[in-house]
Amino acid sequence: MFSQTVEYALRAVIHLAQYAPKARKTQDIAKATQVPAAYLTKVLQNLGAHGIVRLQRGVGGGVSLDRSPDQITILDIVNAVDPIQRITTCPLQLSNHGVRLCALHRRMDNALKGIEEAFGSTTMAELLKDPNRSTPLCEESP
Amino acid sequence: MFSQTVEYALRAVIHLAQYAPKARKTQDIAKATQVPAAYLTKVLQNLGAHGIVRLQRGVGGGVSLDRSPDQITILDIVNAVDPIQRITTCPLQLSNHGVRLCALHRRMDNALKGIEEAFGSTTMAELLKDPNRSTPLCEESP
DNA sequence: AACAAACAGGATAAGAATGTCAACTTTACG
DNA sequence: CGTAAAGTTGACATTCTTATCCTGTTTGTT
Repeated sequence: MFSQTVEYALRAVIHLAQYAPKARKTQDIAKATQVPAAYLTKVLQNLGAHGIVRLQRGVGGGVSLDRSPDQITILDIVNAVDPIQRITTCPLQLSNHGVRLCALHRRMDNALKGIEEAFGSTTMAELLKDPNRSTPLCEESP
Repeated sequence: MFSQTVEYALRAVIHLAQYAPKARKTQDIAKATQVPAAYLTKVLQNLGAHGIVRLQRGVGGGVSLDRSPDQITILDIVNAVDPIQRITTCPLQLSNHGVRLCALHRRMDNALKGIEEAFGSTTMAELLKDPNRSTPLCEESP
């Protein structure tokens, strides 16, 4: 349902949020999040192009968040690497479906809207301080 | 977000619901729903294997619903062709995440749960008699 | 300036999803 | 029984996602 790429991107950003505002090397992120390092570089490029992370080359460089963890939602990350495509027009080319969706596609779009709302209302900061759960990505007990 | 295959399957079943309990030929379904005919046969096979539709060979055969339209939900169809995979265990192999998901994956799973609930509570019959919208797949005005 | 650390970017490949095709089997009916 | 209608099946083609690798460029340090 959610692509691998989305999963990887979320892991990477959460990891960075844990270290914010410090930078982390791609290799270290890859190890900590169990994401293939070579592929992670692509994902991070993408996140960089969308203003989620900042990429710094050279010695002492690395990847860091471009905003504070409470200014990055799950939706920001999802939309950066694999945007949620709301259904705004009829997927068939039916003339009278263009404006108002049929019952089916209205409900499908509603489900997408639900995801957008859920993901848009949760920030990285909230994920990290969630009291009832183990810390994302971490082995340590709660 | 939802695969092409899911979209095709939903179109096909809605079309069949409009004609239920009569059978329709695959070619006719393909034309009406604008789905590639050769691929639609695969999708219909799948729906047949999951007890959504009945496939009848030979002269006068075709495809028909295996249950009445009010006994088939969107979720039934989705789960037949491209099942919603709930997140029940930590995607990483973190020992202490197995039982209770971390905040991230709990929220992702919650989004999936929302979709399941929305899709599980809507039947084909309801889609067809939705008063405020144009009929699914049909050119005719409401 | 030289060097090494670290990201940048293109080529490439494996795998899954989507789509096509042709030969085969079942079935109704004259 | 023969024939045409209709689904069945397996092989193949195409496109997208995921993944790898190698070479280049930037940058801090000596």
